[in-house]
Amino acid sequence: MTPTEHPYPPDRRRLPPEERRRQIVEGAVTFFADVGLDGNTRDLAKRLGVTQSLLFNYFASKSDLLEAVYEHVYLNRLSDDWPAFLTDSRQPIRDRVLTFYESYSKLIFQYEWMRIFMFSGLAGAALNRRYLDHLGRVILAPLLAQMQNTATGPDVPQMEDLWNLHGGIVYIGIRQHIYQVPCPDDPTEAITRAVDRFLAAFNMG
Amino acid sequence: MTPTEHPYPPDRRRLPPEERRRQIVEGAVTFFADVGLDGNTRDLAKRLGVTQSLLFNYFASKSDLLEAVYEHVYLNRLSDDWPAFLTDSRQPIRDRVLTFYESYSKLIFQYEWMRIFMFSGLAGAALNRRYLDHLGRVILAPLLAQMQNTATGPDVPQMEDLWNLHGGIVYIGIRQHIYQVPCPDDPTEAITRAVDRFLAAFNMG
DNA sequence: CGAATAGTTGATCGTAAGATCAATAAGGTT
DNA sequence: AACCTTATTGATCTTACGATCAACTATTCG
Repeated sequence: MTPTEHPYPPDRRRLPPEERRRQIVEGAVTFFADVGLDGNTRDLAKRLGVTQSLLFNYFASKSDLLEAVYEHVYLNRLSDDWPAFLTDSRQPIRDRVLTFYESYSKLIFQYEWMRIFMFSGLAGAALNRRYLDHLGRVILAPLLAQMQNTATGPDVPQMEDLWNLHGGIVYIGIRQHIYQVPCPDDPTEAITRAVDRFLAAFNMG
Repeated sequence: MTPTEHPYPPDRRRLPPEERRRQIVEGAVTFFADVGLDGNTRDLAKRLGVTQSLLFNYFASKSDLLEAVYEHVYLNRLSDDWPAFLTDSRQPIRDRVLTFYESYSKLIFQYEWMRIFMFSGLAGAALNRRYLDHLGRVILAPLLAQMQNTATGPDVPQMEDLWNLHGGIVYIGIRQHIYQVPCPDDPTEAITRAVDRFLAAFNMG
């Protein structure tokens, strides 16, 4: 082999800007999820295999880069048709809730999502408040209305009860990715049991 | 008044070491809970109204100071007689669980406790894993054994169910102190309802 | 009151981190 | 193969931060 053709290209330099930018953002997501939002740009550059100064060719400042990281992580955000699905009375409410949390847990029980959400929450970012507000209005509130129609027991669910259901489920992801303690590989069973307990309590089984 | 006697002492300097140390640690607890574990010592000193160099007279390094912060926050740790209380069959299990979570939520639903626990969890501190392991062994496992004896329904609680109950409750504190979104001033009712749902699901009501 | 003790300060050192910019060289074009 | 464009680099500036230490002064004791 000639010295100019590398079978394992040691470092493909000079990428098209779009691609390089994507590579930086994706690397930054994992990096900041690992070390926190004040990880330094030199370590990030080292991990990416580029120079630190290159980062500032694609982002005017570190906080610009962090903006791109947020955007990238929360782009796969809640689909807009969950409200319609959750209030579709043709399906049993149990199926609707289980389908939602099965999908939702797949979405957020990820190292990057969980940790960056927690880091930015602690940093006081408005993002988190907006997100939770949105979740409450778009998911939990419609679900609550449905449940209050469905409930046949003496008691009827309150909004705070739904936050409790939600929190109990999300806590699985917190144990897994924040505290990194042993927890089920697949959260499906735990989620199913939690939902079933909840529905049973209000005679919605 | 003479210039030497200040009616509002502008800055009481030269405290006895013990007292100064306590003052520093207490200030550091709030400070690091606010800004995170890599808040800088100059800002901390400013908040305390002392010089930055003074901090290093009481702690050899910043991480030494953080050790003292951890210790101070987690000193009011779980009492050792919860296991005995939780397994005392003379009281209804509902009362035992409610009493525990009433007390426990008072203990941990505090700005400093919640945030420093989350910060150190994200930093990968062994402290959190040890704490959760301890909680599981000393509180949840005995409780689980009790419940498995008490349950009369077709289904019997699993360890993961207890983590779900626990997580749903802890999530109230997370909403309050990490994300800082609206949530009940007094968590008692939400906790009571969550516990009652849980017990009802296993016919332990 | 004066001296001794020691809590506290201000100046400073070394390094780490964000940011800048002229110089370099990779990849396409002719 | 020579040339041009521009992605990438290496050196560097400035500021911020942890840590050190001699000097200062509040307080105590004789």
